[in-house]
Amino acid sequence: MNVDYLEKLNAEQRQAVEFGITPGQRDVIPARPLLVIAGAGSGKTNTLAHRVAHLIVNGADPRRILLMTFSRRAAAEMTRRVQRICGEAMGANGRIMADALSWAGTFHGIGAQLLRQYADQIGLDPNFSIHDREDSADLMNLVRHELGLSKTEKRFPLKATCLAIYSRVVNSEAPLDSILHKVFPWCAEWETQLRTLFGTYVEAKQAHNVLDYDDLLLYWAQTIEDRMLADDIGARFDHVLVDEYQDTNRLQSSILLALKPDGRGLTVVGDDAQAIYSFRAATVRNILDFPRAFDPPADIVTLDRNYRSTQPILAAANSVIDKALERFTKNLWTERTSDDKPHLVSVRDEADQARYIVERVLENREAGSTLKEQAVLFRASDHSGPLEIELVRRNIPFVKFGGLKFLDSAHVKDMLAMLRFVQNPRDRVAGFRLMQLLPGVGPGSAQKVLDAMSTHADPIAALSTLPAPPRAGDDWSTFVNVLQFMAQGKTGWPAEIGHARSWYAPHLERHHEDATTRQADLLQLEQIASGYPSRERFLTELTLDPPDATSDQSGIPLLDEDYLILSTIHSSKGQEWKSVYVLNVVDGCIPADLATGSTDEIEEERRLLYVAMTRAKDDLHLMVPQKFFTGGQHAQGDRHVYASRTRFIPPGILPHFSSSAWPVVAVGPSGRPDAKQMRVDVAARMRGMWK
DNA sequence: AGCGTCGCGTTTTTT
DNA sequence: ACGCGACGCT
Repeated sequence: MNVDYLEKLNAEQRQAVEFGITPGQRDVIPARPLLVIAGAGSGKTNTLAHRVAHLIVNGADPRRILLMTFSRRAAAEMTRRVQRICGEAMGANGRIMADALSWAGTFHGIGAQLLRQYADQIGLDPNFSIHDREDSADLMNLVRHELGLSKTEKRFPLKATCLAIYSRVVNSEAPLDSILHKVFPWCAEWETQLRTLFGTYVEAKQAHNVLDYDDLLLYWAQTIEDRMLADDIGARFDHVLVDEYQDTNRLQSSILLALKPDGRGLTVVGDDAQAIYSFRAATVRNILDFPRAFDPPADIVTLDRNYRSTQPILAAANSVIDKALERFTKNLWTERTSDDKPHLVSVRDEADQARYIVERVLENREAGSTLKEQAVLFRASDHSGPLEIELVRRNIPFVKFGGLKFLDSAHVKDMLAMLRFVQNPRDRVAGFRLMQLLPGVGPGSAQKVLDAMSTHADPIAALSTLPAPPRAGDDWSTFVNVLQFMAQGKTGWPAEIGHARSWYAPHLERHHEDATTRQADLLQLEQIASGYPSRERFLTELTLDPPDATSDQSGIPLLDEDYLILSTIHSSKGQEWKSVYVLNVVDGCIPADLATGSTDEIEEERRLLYVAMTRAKDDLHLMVPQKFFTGGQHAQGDRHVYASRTRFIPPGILPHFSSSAWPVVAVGPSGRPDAKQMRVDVAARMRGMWK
């Protein structure tokens, strides 16, 4: 056995990797739980991957290891590394062992997998479909209408808000009224109606045989409240490891503790300074209270040596997080010296901000670093608008993470609804959406058909015997034929998508001006689909792991292409780049205007800035535009605010930054500013004359 | 019942 | 810019 891989770790990492594992003793389950506090860039992923590999090398059965991460991407990365390490240590055998690491994924993904297996035992139809947020909101809306809540005197909360409240209650395991008062005070007056709405929503989901994201956790949690099932599921896994524990919520920690009540074989990893998901009901209490949830309490290993950033970048990041009101992790340190402090760049407006970044990016590329080694981070996905324009103009390819997704576009959702409806004809949201694509079919007749269908054991077969909507004409029988053809599975997967697409084509033409570009998206979807073994797998995996990037070209660019990364700070978690630019480091943006209600919210915004700063390896630029458009809402009329540097960088910590203004005003021979540099927005002034 | 048009209001971040 | 509901016409 070759355990050289341990030599590359530092003392603390090694302690975390070897905890509870005695060399020479095969397949031992560590008796005590372990908490690893791992600061940004401290080799957290690597350490966790090594621990998993070390378990396998020491005889643990990989099929009995449960590894839960924050995203599917993180799970894939972790699995890849475990395979590499096992391969090094055990040769081909190691790779085979690591391949058997089948329980690696997100809480939601693992939940879905388990629920399909245990469906029969908990009275669930294993063919259930999973609704993404949009679908869930649509169902919420349907119920909202049914209950007459759409025509109240004063406006009732919108579907998305209703769903957000519901989700928050479920995930935080808190009562509705306290969530309303703390998080959604402007909806508090609707408590009674909301309670009714949520009750009906739950009944609807069950009648339609669908689960939403929250249900994947909730059903799992409920399942293991049964002692027998809990023991059964718990006994499947000898080792349970959880990454990014600071961003889990109450419901997730309940699941974890029910799974391993005594903490045997349990490892969690996280960093309270990087908790940024409280809007999803994540609570930093999970990580803080973890040690004392067990008797004797869990051991703690702290990783505070940073291998990512230069010392000046860390010093600046530490100075930002030092001002946090409450904090448990120590400051990070590094041996990577540099004379280059992070840049705090003051620019006139967002257009200049974009120009500055493009110039630096191109400069870096000239100097030999690729576009992929550079990233632009921002608070909200629409903040990158002006930059995207500049990038397209200068012909710089980019890929954007976060924000609007491929799957959110109407035509893609239509196609998916078709597949979903065939898979699960009780999925009313899918059916409702589909039928209304046909001319002459609106909400009324769609409802009627769906009602009639729901009384039949085989709803799709029954369609040909049911009365057609009065004004649908031939389109109706075509629709029914395609549905039945697909449901009988004669064409098989993935060929059936072709059928669905040719059925859909004329409707696409009718509904959208830009049908040609949308057709291209559908071909892309077909491409993606052909990579999955079955319709069911395709639908499940796509909802649980939507392609999270969009680019200026349609579709995701080829892997060998070079492109700049644009990402929300949230989506940048766990990643690193050589150069990082952070947009709009101004009050009103970080912290966001909407997030300054409570100190907790403000503290989270501070951590958000900290996360953004600690993504950078060599080179960090924080952009401070003087004028910042409060875009989106009041897009027409150029309403803007005169912004000031974020409150998280008060004067006291300015020495950690190198401050500058851009563009540098060139001084002509007369000693007066060069006229060319005096850019006056004449157009804005002319418009201003009439305001 | 379906569908087009008008006017109003809009709490980021995501599995 | 968009989603949503109201309203009025076919």
